[in-house]
Amino acid sequence: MEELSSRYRPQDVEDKWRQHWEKNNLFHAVANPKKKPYSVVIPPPNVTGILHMGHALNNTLQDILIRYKRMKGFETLWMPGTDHAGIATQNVVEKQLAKEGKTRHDVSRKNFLERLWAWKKQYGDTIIHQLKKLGSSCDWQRTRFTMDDGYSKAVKTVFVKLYEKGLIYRGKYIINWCPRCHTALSDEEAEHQDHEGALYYIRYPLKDNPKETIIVATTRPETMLGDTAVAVNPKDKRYKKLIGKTIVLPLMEREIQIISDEFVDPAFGTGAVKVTPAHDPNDFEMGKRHNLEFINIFGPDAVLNENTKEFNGLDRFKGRETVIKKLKNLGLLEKIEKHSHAVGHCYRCDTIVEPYLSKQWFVKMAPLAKPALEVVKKGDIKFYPDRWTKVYLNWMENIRDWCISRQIWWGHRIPVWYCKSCGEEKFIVSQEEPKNCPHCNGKDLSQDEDVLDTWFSSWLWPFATLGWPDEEKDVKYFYPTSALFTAPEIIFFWVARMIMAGLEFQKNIPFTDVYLHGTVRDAKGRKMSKSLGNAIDPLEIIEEYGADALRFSLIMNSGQDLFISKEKFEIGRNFANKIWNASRLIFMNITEVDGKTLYKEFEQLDKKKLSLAEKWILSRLQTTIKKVGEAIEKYRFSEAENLIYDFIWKNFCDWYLEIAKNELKEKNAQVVTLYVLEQTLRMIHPFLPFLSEEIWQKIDAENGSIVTQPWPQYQKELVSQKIETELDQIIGLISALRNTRAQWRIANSAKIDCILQSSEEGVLKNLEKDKDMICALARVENITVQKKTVKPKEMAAGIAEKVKFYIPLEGIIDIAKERKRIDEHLDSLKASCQNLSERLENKDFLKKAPEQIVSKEKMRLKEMKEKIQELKKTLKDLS
RNA sequence: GGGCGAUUAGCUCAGUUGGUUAGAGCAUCUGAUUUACAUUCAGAGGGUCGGGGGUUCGAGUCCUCCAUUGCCCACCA
Repeated sequence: MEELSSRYRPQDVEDKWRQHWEKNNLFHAVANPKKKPYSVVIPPPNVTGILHMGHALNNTLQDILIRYKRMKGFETLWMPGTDHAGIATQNVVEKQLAKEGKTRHDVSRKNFLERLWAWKKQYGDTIIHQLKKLGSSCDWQRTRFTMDDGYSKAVKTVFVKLYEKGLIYRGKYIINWCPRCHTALSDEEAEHQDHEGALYYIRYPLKDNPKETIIVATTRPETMLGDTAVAVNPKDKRYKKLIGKTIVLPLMEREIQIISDEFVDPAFGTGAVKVTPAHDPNDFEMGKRHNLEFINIFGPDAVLNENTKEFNGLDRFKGRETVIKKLKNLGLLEKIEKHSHAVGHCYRCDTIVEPYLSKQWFVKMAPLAKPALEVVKKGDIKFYPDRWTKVYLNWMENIRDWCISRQIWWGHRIPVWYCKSCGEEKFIVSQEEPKNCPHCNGKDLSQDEDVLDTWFSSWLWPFATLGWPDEEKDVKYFYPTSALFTAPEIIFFWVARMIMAGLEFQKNIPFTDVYLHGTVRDAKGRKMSKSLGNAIDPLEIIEEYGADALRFSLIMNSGQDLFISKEKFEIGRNFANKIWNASRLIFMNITEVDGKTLYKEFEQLDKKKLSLAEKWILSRLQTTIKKVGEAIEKYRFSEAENLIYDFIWKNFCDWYLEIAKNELKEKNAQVVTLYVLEQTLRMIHPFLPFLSEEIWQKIDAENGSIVTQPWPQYQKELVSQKIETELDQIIGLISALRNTRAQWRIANSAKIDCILQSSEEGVLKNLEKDKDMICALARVENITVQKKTVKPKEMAAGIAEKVKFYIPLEGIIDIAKERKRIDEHLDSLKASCQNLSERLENKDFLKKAPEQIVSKEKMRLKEMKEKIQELKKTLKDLS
């Protein structure tokens, strides 16, 4: 076989295999009734996105399962695509415009959208290319975008259907308004952050007697300009007399009433609340209950408007300052207290959102939530880890209506038209643009200016990407999908809504499993972000260490949240190199067998005649295959990697290959070794796709790709606990010998001999058989195996499982030191022996513990006592 | 304010129905190279499992209180 470089160089191979896979269409899935489907939809990254560690983790997890299931024989579909990400993308292009000194209003809507599409065309595929570099085995020819023509049709269909069902309505309500993005946001899009703010206490004078005042407390004093009442609790004795009285609102000189409302908490602030129905959701409700006036004091950019007299034109924060200053001058500012409270921020630009009264479109959620609650309660959909179930249920049980209209241009235009002569109230909801008004037959129609929330398209992802509503074939076959992989932050935005949409429009759940992975953080625990400058670029890691190293390292030894520093990726790089070099060693020695004949040769081997090490590695391999498969199925990725790592590095390289090295001239050894390597490559392919393909191709270049090979089948008949124990005992002995050498500082080159003594015939027989192996691995020249006890003279001595060993060290050994060394070993043995015998003397233990445990412990005690006796004897003999 | 999680070696984490002397990787220390791999090998040190109390023959694992910490949700102005 060909010679390989002494280091694995991912840069040389990854592009090659990526192209090979794509060219041969290996990731393409088609509805195939003869096979079982396994499908996953990618959480569509934003078109603005570039690959970050969160994506790398998310897609690595998906790819592991996808590749595994594909090898397991499922018709496996991983549906890729991108999200138009309304506000986020619009912001990017607006920034570009800003550089030219323009706003979107300076160019027309049409021109602005053209720019956006151009931008999408130029940059929108960046993340797709980056996902490919990671090794993601998506069905790329199916790649979808949430603003594809077909996808638009799905969105319109859903809007119309929900409207016709009475689940979409339009109305004037308080919504979260981002004054920078100039749009409404849903409740989920307003992120609450704690703010160290202030509570301002303001005096409102009564009309009858201006010297008498009622004090209200507020965190947003500027909103007083829009106050249309003051409310107190009807039970509050302090204020009972004042209910119904009139106040002259300072600065505005507006007369407003003191009203009573149960909502008011007498214990908070002063127990009197200023009521601003147009700028606070509670006040809005109160306003409706008491028929108050709704005065809007802000324009769309949160600048005070003409309703605020002299304050007109001031920004909200400047307005706050000015209002406070003026109130202070009037002697109406009672006090300012520090007050920390949560303030909503726009999830796209982090601007503080303003509760804002405006006409928007909403989805009535309760009827959709009900079945979505049921399917999770019944267990039709499972969350991993399970604790997220509660989070989901809790949100669903308290669900609020969803504001879906956005005052931006990039997105799905709301499929609603207004007739100029009939007015806004008689709107037309339709998938197609209506030619004339159904009410008056008029032709002067205009479409609603707003677009839909991005998530109003994403929530259809699991079936809209499969061709719904036009094509049923793939929906029938691949829907419901199997698993969804995403971050917990997205449960409400996306996961919950997909479940609702799936149940509503497909009458079926969109997926059965939801796997929620953690957040990628830096070593200090901070979220990785560009602005913090602590982000590690996955592409840089791919460049330097390889995609496999990136993938493997991300998962290895990671908990729910991942703490990443650059060094972390060395583990994957080193591991890949280890596998590479093990393969090199094997290839350098293989002469009698090749990929074409391997399986046949292995079949024909007389397994009983194999060496201990060969039987051992075959048994270990099977155990590992079984456990890795189980771990993947249970989404225990880190565990699966640990199993793989231990098997390859410790079992296969450190022990098996070290033992087999000298015997690789024999055909049987070659067959076994190559077989284990080949099976191992298949086993690790989902985790290390490029490396496994590169090496596998060198074994079997004529058989296509490892991508479509079956994942190893667990073969129980190759497992033997007896064999595993036997070699494990030898390993124990060799380790003890090495340890002794190290303690006596005997150079590897120094020749030593060794006497192994045991009273058991079986053990002696095995030792005799495995003598050469022990010699080689413990670097011992000659081994004498004997039943007769030894009187050590100038010897180091010790005890391993059922075997005593002696190493003559004439002239080297210091008897006093050696006694001390053995003494220490003895002490630790005695300690655990003590512990054990106490337990076995406990009557309750003997009575209540299961028989199995008791007899096991008795065995152990017996063995330990024997060991102690032997060591004591050695110590006595030592002179 | 409510809910959820975490706390095990210097660091990152395993430890799945309670049952050997609590494991791994990294880091540290000691030593090794006529070659599969220094991205390596051998060996060593390092933990009263956050604290108190409890249940049990037996607790890292179950219960309870406390501490520290993280996350999510929430219309107390």
